[in-house]
Amino acid sequence: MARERKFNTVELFHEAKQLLLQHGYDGFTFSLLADRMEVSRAALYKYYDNKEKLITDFMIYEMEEFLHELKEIDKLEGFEQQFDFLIDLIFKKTEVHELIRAAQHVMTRMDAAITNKEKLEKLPLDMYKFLQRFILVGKAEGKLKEHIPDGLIIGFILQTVAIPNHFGIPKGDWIHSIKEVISQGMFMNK
Amino acid sequence: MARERKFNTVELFHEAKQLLLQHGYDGFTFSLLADRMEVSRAALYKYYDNKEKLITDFMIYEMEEFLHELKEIDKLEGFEQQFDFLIDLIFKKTEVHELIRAAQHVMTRMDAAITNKEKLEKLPLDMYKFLQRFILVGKAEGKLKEHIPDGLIIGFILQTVAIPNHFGIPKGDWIHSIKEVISQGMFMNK
DNA sequence: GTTAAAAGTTACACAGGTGTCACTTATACT
DNA sequence: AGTATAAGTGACACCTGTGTAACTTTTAAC
Repeated sequence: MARERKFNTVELFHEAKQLLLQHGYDGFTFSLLADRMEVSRAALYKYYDNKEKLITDFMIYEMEEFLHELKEIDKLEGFEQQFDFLIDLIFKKTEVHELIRAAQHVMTRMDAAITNKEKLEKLPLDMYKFLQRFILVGKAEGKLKEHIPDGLIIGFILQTVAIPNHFGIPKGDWIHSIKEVISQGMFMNK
Repeated sequence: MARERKFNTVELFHEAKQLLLQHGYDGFTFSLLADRMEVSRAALYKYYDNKEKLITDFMIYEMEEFLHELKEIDKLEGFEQQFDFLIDLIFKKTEVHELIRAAQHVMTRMDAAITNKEKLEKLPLDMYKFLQRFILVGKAEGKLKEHIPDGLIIGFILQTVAIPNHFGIPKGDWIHSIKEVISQGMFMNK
């Protein structure tokens, strides 16, 4: 009985992602998004009460997708394979981590009453918990050093994507070197 | 012949730093800063044409101070000592790196005509060049792996400060573990 | 005490984003 | 063809930050 929609959620999130990565949270506006979607600004308010709701909905969508892909790790046997898979996945989904970082920042100035707050707080924790199982396997198999805190191991791995490749080293070499440094360090063995 | 000033540059930069770290670039406003300084907003415009000028001036000031402290590294003998000094300095000046990251972001949407653009572009490069000498020493002494790109080594070290310590591991332990992972890796030696 | 000059203030116009509401338009079902 | 219903629009009032300009205040030097 209703008129045909001019856009769907997937398209909307796709454009929102571009804009967020380009302009950041504050630079992101409904006008900008509406222009991209070739739709009036007011139309967006039909679906999202405000910018916060739209962006948090989008972030949850992105993180859930990432978590879903991450769970494929269980299909692999042995720690080394899982380690490789994890690093590759992280580099395949570079933006997600920028978004997660941004999310943490958004949280701080977010109303406690906001619907999405709980979900948005829960997702990174889910990810951490899930990765902790992977760390556990690594330590149990005697592959990872027992005395390095789990939080640091996870943080270290996730953080590597953010290292700026100023000198434009080819992606393959770059990731390969990162894997070596994380696993064996940058010092020569004596 | 003139009236006494109500504030000086050092105070101003001190408050600006707080506000920047708390609210980020976009959240930072002249009103906020003026309130903190207990001075009218317009007074700030007497000294800085606009927000961009004020913030870039501040960033340059911070980075120059950091670079100055960094140069103390030359007074130390041997690679290991320099390595320790560097990590400790970075953790002593955590905020500077947040600022440098922010600076990169500011650059992207900055008018090419802005006075400070050149300086702000040059400083991180100076830092990289300076650190590259340190890497060179490490490689020459046979302490650092030759085949790991310099850019990655520097990036790795600088990036570690940004690893979120979600589980609140004591700072001393945290830094100690980071030094171990960077130098020897997180894998067990076979 | 007059005056020059910089410090500081108040008040303004402007720009851009926000959220809302009354309105129009398209479409599927009867 | 008529109509209910959701989709979409244009226009509005509001708020907040920006930058400027005309003004007042303080102070040191003459």
